[in-house]
Amino acid sequence: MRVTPVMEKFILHWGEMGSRWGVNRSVAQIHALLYLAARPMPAEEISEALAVARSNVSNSLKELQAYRLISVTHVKGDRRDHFSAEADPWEIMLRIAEERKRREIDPALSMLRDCVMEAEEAEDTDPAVRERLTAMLSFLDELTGWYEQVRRLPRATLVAIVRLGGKVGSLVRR
Amino acid sequence: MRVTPVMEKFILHWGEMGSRWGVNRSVAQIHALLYLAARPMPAEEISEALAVARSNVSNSLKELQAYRLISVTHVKGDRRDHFSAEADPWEIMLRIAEERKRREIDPALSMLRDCVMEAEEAEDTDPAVRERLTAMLSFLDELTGWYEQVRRLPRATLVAIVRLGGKVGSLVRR
DNA sequence: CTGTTATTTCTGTTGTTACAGAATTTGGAG
DNA sequence: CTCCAAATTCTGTAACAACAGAAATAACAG
Repeated sequence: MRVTPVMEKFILHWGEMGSRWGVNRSVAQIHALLYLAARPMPAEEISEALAVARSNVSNSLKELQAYRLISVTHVKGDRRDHFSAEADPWEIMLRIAEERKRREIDPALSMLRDCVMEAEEAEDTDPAVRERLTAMLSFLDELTGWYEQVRRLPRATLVAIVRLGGKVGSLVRR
Repeated sequence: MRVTPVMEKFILHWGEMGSRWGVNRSVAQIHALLYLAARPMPAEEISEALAVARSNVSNSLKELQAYRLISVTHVKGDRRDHFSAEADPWEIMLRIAEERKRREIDPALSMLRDCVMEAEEAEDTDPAVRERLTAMLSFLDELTGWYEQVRRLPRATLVAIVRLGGKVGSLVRR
């Protein structure tokens, strides 16, 4: 796969973004490459295209599979695994959201529940502390509840909502 | 400020979360402390409470101010700056979103626009590449457009929408 | 079973970022 | 202007994560 200057620009920036969002650079770069390539690529080829170690590619591919952003395919008469990326940006976003929720929001919620409980038990707890812990818990609870429902809506509905923009406001107010 | 075990638990976890989201640990910890404390604290006291270097606190406070998550107040007869955190979780989330959009999404959008332009000019560009770049650009464009409108809705409307959950789907379909 | 190629795991190195402590600057009081 | 406390900036260090390359394992053909 020949990496053209435009592709390189996109791949490098995507990698940069990744590291600002807590995903490591190689993972994000490989994702970008596969997204653009739009055809299954074997690990070796990815390694060459981006000039990163083969082992690094292997680990990164595993991470991308954990996010369900890429899938493995096979080519007849070729023993190698070929990897291709999810093409739909909506799907990409939702899958990332799903995995991050699982890894970060869920643990945060359970931590908050613990904190609120412990704060109620410990009588010397400052009421302000208790109140703020509870406020944060309710907020996150509410938000994840919303997310759980919205993510299941059909794609077309999701698109329609986004297209509506701020006008949902007036709809809701009725 | 006495940091009780519950507070410590919250602060440490918040710091941990921060680092997974591309915010450094001290910044997130200080934010957590100020959020819980619910009263203005001078930098020195923060430094003691969390056992981090005074200089570190200074830098972190600046970062938190950039996010507009904390504000400076003054106490009569006290030269020191006192810092207090935004209390409303909604506001906290929106301000973080705002700043991250500015720092990361906006540059990504402008990069994508460049890429799409360049891809159109360069005739040897693979059509698949061109198509995927465009798809990603449209998606992000649409999403930020939606965000720009939604963030301006009155808080009550926002809360109402979240409470509705998946039911917005049926509203929209009409 | 054996040899070959693909893939993963392991290990040491490198590079980056967070951070403490020192040095400097700011700013207000007297 | 001088002094002193507060705040910031600077600099070297330490901790950590990313990564390359080597070693090991797995998958398969013949």
